[in-house]
Amino acid sequence: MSKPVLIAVAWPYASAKIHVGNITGAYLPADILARYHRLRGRDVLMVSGSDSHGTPVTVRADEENATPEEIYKRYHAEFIELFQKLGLSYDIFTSTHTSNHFDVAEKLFLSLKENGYFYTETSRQWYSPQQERFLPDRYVEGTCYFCGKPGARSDQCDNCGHLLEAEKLIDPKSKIDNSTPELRETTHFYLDLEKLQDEVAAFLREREDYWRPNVIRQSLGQIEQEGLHGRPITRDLSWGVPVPVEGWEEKCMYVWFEAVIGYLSSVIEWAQLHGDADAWRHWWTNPDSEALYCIGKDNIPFHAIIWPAELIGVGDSFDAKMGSPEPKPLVLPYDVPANEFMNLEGHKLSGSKNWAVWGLDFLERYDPDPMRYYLTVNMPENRDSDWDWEEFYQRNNNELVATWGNLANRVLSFAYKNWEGTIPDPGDLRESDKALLESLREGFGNVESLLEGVKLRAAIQEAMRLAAEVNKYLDTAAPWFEIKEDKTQASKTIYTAMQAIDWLKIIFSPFLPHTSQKLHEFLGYGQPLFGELITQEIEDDLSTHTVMLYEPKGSLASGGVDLWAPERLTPGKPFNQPQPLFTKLDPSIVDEERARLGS
RNA sequence: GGCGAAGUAGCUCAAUGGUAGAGCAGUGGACUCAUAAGCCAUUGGUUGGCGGUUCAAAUCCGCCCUUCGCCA
Repeated sequence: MSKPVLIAVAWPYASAKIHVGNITGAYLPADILARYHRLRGRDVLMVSGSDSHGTPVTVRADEENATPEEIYKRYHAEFIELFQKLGLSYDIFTSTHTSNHFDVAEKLFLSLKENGYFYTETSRQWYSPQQERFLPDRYVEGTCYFCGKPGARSDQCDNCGHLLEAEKLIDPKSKIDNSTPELRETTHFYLDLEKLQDEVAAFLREREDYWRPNVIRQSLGQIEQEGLHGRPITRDLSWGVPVPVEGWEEKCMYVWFEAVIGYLSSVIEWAQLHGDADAWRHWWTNPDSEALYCIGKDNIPFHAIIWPAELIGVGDSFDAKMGSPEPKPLVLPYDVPANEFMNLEGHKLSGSKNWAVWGLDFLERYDPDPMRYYLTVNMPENRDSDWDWEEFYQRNNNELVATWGNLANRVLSFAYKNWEGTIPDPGDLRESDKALLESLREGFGNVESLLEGVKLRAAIQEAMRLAAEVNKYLDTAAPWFEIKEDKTQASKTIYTAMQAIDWLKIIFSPFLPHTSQKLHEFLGYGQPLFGELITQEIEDDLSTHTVMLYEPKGSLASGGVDLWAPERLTPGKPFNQPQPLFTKLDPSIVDEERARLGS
């Protein structure tokens, strides 16, 4: 077995559409890393799913007079459609609303409880006597006790920005039926983070030298400055995972506690679906396993502090509950390469103001790889970045089409025309040919170390630089002159250039899988580079749900072989008539797209 | 208010004590295999501001300004 790599991806809330900010923040970097590690022959598992529970889903359900389950399923289906079209190769994309997840969440909850990391506390919260239920903060509105404005939510006033203590709100009303709620006492479980603080701090310090500064400084800074405090992990809600304690059946686990458990439950579900129920341990209890968590910066505290704290607190108890005779602790995150946010045309993204580029809407008009390219070169790795339609248009035409697409097309067209569709036999290569191939060999190493360091922007720029180098080589060698005087010289040049684009195809493939596959086929290869994404309906005790699965069978990147290497192109082999890899965009799209915003 | 991240060429970003660089845009040129793409050359910077440490500062220190996030 090869090195296990777990790519754990943020779970989208099943109550909102996915936009480019979500994609570039977490889902796309995860896919690039997953595909890269697959090419290296590693045992990659990229997992995520819909975060199906929680208040945002119930709020939307109430607004639309639907059940939470209907809401979650609608968004879940849209997520899967988008991910398939964009080529986000989740080994499993499932949901938190499955009996497997309920079971895993219960075991994890009970492990922490038995290990003594919970305590209970009683507080007063708004209760609706009419509806006979407690109301989440965002269901209660009233007058702000700071600025006197009505319409403030009970947890925060949008007018003056103050965070509010719910029970001080003046003249509170339920948003559902405008009735007056009353304060009632309620008891909840709390995760005792103070008890886990020293171990979490030690966990962070071990990773201090290679984590991104924004992630490590913020997390360690919080512990060193303020310390950790207990947080409630249950709520008075009916839509979620019920608390597995006698007398607590009416309450659910708080989503921030429960959703992250999906990283574990999804691997267990994957293992069951692949007929080897114990296989989850390869990623979760194996000390060699490397777990990367791809998330946006809004999620940093949950993944750098709280989830590690849950895992530390669980220890080997979870594995024991799963029936292991020699229980082992769960693997802690190796890295949490959180991205910052992406803005749009200089302003913050906003779903309600339609200030967003929606994933599925974009793919109605454009191909997936141009989006992947622009989102990678512009990924908010170190600071917030900006989606600008003018820049998207420029980069598509000047970089993707002009540098890389045109290179592939000019080489293959010339070769196809002059060598009747077979790869020319170069005989002995000249020094200049060897020099080009040597610098591409170095390129594999350069892109490799950038990808291993999760520097995706720099990695794709290096790939582009290599493409430009091949363009330079072609202009210097000028095969269109050579062929008029001595075709054997031209065959050396064209063979070398074809060899170069065959390698660039591999280097670009984690970033631009669709067009790399196209080029792969033009070059006459039969076996595809990567596997495909399929869906399956699963029925369990709780409900039915759709899972999206990555099926690697039959693809090159599935045999445990390291493909990240310069393989020799076979002279004399037939190849196919090429077509342009990318489409040049008309400048009018800039104004058209800008006109769609904010309406 | 506390903490964190960021401020470098028109734009996007490199460069963590040793002559400030790249890509795009701009300008000039030779070529034509290619989606008029590609190639060569070239213009462009008081590194947000002020002060300090140092033989030497974009880089280290202090204060201030601006943007973003987390927490209170």
